[in-house]
Amino acid sequence: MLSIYNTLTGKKERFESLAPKIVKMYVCGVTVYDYCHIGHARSALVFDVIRRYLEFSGYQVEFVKNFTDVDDKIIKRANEQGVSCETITAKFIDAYDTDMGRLGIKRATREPKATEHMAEIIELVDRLMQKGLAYEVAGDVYFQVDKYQAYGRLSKRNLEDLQAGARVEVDARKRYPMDFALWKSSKPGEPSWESPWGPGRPGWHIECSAMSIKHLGETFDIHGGGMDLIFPHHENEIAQSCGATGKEFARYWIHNGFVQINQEKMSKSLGNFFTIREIFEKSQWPEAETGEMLRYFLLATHYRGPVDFSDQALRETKQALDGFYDLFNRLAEPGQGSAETDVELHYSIGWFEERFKMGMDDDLNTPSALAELQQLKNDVNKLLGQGLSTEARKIAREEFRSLGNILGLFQLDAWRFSERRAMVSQAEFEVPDIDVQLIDAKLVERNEARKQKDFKKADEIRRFLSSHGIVIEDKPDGTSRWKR
RNA sequence: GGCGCCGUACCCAAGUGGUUAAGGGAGCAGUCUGCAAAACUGCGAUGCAGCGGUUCGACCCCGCUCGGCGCCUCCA
Repeated sequence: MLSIYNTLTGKKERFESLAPKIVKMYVCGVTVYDYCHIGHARSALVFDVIRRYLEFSGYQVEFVKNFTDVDDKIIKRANEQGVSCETITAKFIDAYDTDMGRLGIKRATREPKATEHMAEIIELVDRLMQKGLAYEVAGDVYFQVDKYQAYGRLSKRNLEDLQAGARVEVDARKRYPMDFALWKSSKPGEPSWESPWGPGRPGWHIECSAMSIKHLGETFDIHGGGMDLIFPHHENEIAQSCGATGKEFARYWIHNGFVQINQEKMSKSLGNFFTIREIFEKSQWPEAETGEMLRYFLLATHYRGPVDFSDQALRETKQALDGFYDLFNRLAEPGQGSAETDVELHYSIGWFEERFKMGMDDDLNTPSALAELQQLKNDVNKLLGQGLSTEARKIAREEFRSLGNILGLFQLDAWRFSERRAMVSQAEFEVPDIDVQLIDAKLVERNEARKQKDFKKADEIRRFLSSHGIVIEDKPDGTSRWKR
């Protein structure tokens, strides 16, 4: 039974879906005017894991993640580059799909775009006008916050506090300083749509209300995004949505913490952010391995806390993952077992699953779940030392694959290992392209030499393979396995 | 000014009002090995920023102090 921290109530709550066995969740995607950074990756990943875990727990998940493709920043970017907004948005939606795909983020069941929901947006604004919660000034429409009683409920602030801390000049046309735009009249050259208030475009928050209501209904289960969206974005969404429908909007509000660099939030002004593609490009590891490293790294910290990104952290993550794939390699080899080890394996797996779920159920404690995975790895390693049958090995590997899948880990059949204590100097190291047949032939040759006690030759061969990035591990039976 | 977060071993990071404070990385010692690698075993916080308080008992609750950070403007 999943418990999850609800920003709305400030407490961990037992999760209960509105409809049995169906979860409807909406997550704020991105405004598509630039490449995504690791912060976006974390957010996408957290909700990807929530979705996977809910599915694992037997729910059908209707998962909507939007693209905001009409916005000031997009217009600005388009003008800077002298291209249309569509050029910009198409480019970065495509980039989003590529980047998130490399991280193994599953596609949402629906990925709506704001520009494709103008009718719904206008209708929603109109409803707010008719209810007297919004007003028009020269083609702009504002939501009047003091007409909505519960304003500030999500972010735990009141209008007075907000006003006192306002750092921005108040638009004189607003009736109340905190009023926010639902509809903006368009200036020449800007994208615009016909509306009862003249040609214009939607304000920032209204598109999420319109799209979530359209695709999930007026009341749904989960709404999520980064912590920075709590105010004003989600606060405003609640005001608009509840104001228009008179019903409860989302029931559980989930927010992930930031990715930081040296204890500070990543931001463009500090210039301390990393884009996802930058990390993949700079990585010395293949794409699949890099993606899994990033996932593991991000999931090794609880989703609500801050996580500090660094090269060192990523290196440590690689070492941790190597341990799993090392085990998987050995599990892929045939072996002899006993009734006792088979039984112990089942016992260990059973215990593990319980602990794993316990962690995940406790507000998605992925660090704890990973620790349990590590524990299982240790158990299986010990059993392997005692002897495990081929069948038992398959079962063990499958366990890692199936539960790992909830975190999007351990799905790979091949894995590039870190270089261990190098047998050769950097200068001797050659491009690690050597074909498998040659490796196997060299291993046979080497083991023949070992049998003859010609260790000089054996070491030469190892040295040769090592220079091609191949690491040899000798098995007790006189044969060897290798890995890159 | 308002709201809020963080401070656990060399590094990362869970966790609990009371048995041995998870796990990973690094390190050291050992087993195994021709040598390695991998794996396994052992070592490693007498303490959970500091000081008070509540309590039979606190790292975990409360208060204060110190240090770091976030939001209140666009932001995952």
